[in-house]
Amino acid sequence: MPHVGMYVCGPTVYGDPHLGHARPGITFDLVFRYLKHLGYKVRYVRNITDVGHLENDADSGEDKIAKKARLEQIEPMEVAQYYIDRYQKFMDLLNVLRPSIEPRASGHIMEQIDIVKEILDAGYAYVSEGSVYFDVKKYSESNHYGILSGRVLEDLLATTRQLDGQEEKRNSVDFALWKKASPEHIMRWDSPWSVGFPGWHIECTAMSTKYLGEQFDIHGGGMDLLFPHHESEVAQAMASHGTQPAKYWIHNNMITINGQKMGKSLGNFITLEEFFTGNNVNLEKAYSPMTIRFFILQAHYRGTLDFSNEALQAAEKGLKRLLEALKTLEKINPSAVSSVNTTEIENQCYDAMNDDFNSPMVIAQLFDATRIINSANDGKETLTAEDIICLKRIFATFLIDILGIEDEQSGNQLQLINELMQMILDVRQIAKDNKDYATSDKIRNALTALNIVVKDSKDGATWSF
RNA sequence: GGUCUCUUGGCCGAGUGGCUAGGCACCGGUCUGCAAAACCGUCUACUCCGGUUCGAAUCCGGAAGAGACCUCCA
Repeated sequence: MPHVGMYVCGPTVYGDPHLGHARPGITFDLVFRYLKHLGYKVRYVRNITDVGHLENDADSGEDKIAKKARLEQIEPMEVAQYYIDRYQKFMDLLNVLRPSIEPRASGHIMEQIDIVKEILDAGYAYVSEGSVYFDVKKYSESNHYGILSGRVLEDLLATTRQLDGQEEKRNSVDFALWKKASPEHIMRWDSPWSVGFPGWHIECTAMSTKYLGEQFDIHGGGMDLLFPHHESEVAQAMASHGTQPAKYWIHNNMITINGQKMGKSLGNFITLEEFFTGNNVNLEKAYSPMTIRFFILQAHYRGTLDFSNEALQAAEKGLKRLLEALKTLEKINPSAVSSVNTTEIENQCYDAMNDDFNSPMVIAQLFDATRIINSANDGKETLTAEDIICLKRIFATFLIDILGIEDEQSGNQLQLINELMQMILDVRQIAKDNKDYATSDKIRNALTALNIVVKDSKDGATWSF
């Protein structure tokens, strides 16, 4: 069985996961699921950054997690663990499969120090005041720093901002491989150069190399990580072992709100918990995890995706329609002749996935299948037994397995609710039989207030919510 | 300021030279005591100006607008 190694930059665990985190989570879950479906054995590594990110100048280079910890008077690892748990909880709710390995940066300090040593030995880094910096200018003499993001060194040197602490560096573009800890910095480790902490970019080089080797198949992450993070990973890999780290880079685009990137720094993000509870001024209502998942998959991962209540509600209704069709399919009796071409739909689904994981195209095919199913249920199309098997296979494979959609109404409570509802509807039917519409309407209105929809038909009433 | 990207119908969003996705909303129909829901159908767009071509949303040039990165960020 062919193997695939995939490394994706995971979250920095100093805040609650927001909609922005859902996108790479779901995007690379789609890749993971599809590659597995095709028969690849995938080792999917998604790191957790629990050390090393520097704050901006206002925080004097203090580690984000350490800062939060001092404010809250608890251990930094306690903060990290709290947000790791939160992250995993919400990814689970979004039906994002757990990666094969979820390494933490704090657990790989030795590996990071080793790579820094290698880069120093190769002559592409220098020690300054107990910190180690990557020498971008030296590296650029024999390599292209900017190969991934399309940058040119001269431009970078001309445009990089001047920040505090730059005087330790030979050039403003040089980035830290190891940082000496200031006295108040409580996350610290011993190293040959100082008691300190690793730079941001080195953790991914260390952990991807450890678990996937010097070169692996796919490296993923958000588009905002392209520069400088991934560019620097390339440089670190080239400087330490002379190879490009990844054969393919996949970057998911951003989610925007009012046309602007939804992000921590802009303060315009909505957390996943807020989506699920509806507890945010920008939300008209709560949205379920599957609505969020479907909303994200309805756009191609490379494009920006604009958040709005209208778009979320459109996704919610559309998804409901697909799931209803799946139930309708169970009720359809096969015909001798077929009036539709279901294998064509199946082929189109594979074509779409093979064309750079084009999930919106897959979804469009599923809606075509839905129209066929509903028409067949209406007697306007005919399906053979083979057609029905094929349609079931399409939904099971693409909607459930690959897009990772699950029917949220299939909980334990549902059985009880069903029985209660049946009783209520029986009572209402009696009232209707007696032409007591005041009573039947009272029941229906009360249910409507609970967001339960009653559907009257010739064969009696059904309900849904 | 530098580098890059984008601009599709009321909204969201595929599509990269001809065969004019899809969803939501609207509207029409079926169903119904009424209504809602559900289902079916309809609605034919590609920022603007030039150019290439038999033919352009799609390629080339220009303009306008928006965004991303250059600093932590998914």
